[in-house]
Amino acid sequence: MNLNDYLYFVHVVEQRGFTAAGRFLGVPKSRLSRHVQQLEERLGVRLIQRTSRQFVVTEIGEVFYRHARQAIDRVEAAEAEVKRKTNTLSGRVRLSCSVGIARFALAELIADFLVENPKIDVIQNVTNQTLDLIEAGIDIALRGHAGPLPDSSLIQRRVAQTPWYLFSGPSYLERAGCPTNPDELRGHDGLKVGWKPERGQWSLHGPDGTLAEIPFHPRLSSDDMSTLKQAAVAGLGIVALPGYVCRKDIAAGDLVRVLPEWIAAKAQLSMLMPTQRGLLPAVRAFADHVSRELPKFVDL
Amino acid sequence: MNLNDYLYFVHVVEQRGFTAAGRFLGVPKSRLSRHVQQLEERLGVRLIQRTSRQFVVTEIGEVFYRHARQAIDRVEAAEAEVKRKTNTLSGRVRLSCSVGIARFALAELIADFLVENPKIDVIQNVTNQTLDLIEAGIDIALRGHAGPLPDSSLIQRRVAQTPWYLFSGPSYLERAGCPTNPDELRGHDGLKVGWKPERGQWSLHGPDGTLAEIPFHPRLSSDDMSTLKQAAVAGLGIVALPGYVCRKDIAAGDLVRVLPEWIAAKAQLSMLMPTQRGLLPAVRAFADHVSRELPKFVDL
DNA sequence: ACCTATCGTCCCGAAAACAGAACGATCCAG
DNA sequence: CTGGATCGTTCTGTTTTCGGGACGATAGGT
Repeated sequence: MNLNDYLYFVHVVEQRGFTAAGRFLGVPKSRLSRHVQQLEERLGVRLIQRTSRQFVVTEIGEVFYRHARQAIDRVEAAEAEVKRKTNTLSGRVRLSCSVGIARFALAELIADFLVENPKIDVIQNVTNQTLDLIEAGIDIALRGHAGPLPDSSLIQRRVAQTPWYLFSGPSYLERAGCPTNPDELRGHDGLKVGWKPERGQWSLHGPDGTLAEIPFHPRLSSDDMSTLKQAAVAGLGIVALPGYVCRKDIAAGDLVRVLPEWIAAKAQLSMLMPTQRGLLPAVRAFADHVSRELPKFVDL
Repeated sequence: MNLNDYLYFVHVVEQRGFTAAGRFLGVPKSRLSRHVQQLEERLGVRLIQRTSRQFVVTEIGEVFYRHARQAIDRVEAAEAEVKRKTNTLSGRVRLSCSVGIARFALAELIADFLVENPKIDVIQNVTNQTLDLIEAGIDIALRGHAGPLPDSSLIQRRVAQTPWYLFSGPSYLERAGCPTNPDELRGHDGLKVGWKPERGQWSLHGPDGTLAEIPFHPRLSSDDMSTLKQAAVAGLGIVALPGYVCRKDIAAGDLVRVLPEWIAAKAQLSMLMPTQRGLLPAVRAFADHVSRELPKFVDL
């Protein structure tokens, strides 16, 4: 079954001739002739009674034409629908990210995007687990990570550097003393990211490339950065967190940096997408928006 | 625009995979892969999110699928409609013939055919003019002729020999005398086929191949054989007519043959059809019926 | 009656689509 | 953890389709 026969037949009938249809479609008439011939041969029936000077659609040809025209109508509707959806900046963007990114980096940014693009809706899935983008139908995922990402079949775009720093509430430092070098961190109370029951350790990168590893006792372990931050504000100890998480608290004076010359981790934020080819404009617009705007929100 | 992409895409979606669709359609999966790829490329959008282990139709892919499925439905409806019409002995047969043939050769034959084929309708166009079969949408034309037919683009099938004979009403022969050889025809009153104002002439073929040409004065010229025959029955003269036209009158004794050994013209009846390939079964059935039955009606 | 314009079809070297195997990725069983 | 099974894609030689011109037929103008 060759469906192109339908397209050509319909236009040959409508233009009342092979030459006219060829001009209309921009294809050589020999192609039209061949396709109509093999359509007739396959159906075993004459659809157009034609000589070089006559052109009459047979009775059964008329019947077939009406069906074929409807089929072509549907095809054209399908094309138009896709074109409409891909040309206009509208549709849904499905987004996945962690709790911390959602709360401290993305929230305002998403609001801006929605204002700028009134016809685009955003569906956000917030989870700290890494999930299968394709299976879950996710258009864009934002993930923080220290090393390189393993996932190979996805498009990766690095969005921003998100270094981790040591933070503490002012009250804690007043009580326990403010360290001025890594060694003085020993014995301090710590708050640890991650729920696994392992001992804590700070790996600090110094200004001149030195690395200092300081073990600490975790008073609180949680994979919710917000909870850890709140504990730090309450003066319960020292915590290593991405800078952007604590930006507002630093500005408000609720937190202060401990050992400001030292970096607790060199991490980054990456954007993951299933494919880059055939990406809907809405998704592309959101990705561009994130790439452009997000770095502004992750500086301390 | 390649419509085959639609067919393949629809089945890939419905079978949830290229391999399954390939099995279903009986085509190699490489073909399906290529077609879906170029469909996506042409539309500029990803329709199926797929890896070797995953198969998820995108949102826009779903939309496109619904349209595409409807298009394929129409195509399948068109195929089924044609198949139904070509497999069953039904439909319309458009027939063209002369007045004489309609009245003296076909009438009974058409009735038989309609009884035998209850689902076939016959549309008869009776005219003594030769018309354009294709332009008029005629399926079958029956024409009497003496020489070869000129029309080249039509299928010709010789159906029967229809020799012309000389006839006269018994009353005329009693009054004017019955000729026993062509020479004795001279001076007899004649009735002439054709309305052109030309002098009449009988061209008689003898039993041993001799040819005798006898001029006559046409008391009546008409292109309606029925009128001429009636005039002959009324004893107005001698007329040359196809044998089948006078069959019943001979049997009834209303006419008698003049010079029974001599033939007034060697004519034949031919069937003309626009094409033989892609002929509807109904038309083919009628053609066969005519070929089989008509010779029985043209013998004297 | 001839000439020209135009029609659909046919022909043939060029180009595209094809089939089938190989491939890399992935999942599952043991 | 490993070997086999299965998925979609890619590669390569072969088959099919294509494009443009030639061709025969025909209608209308001259």
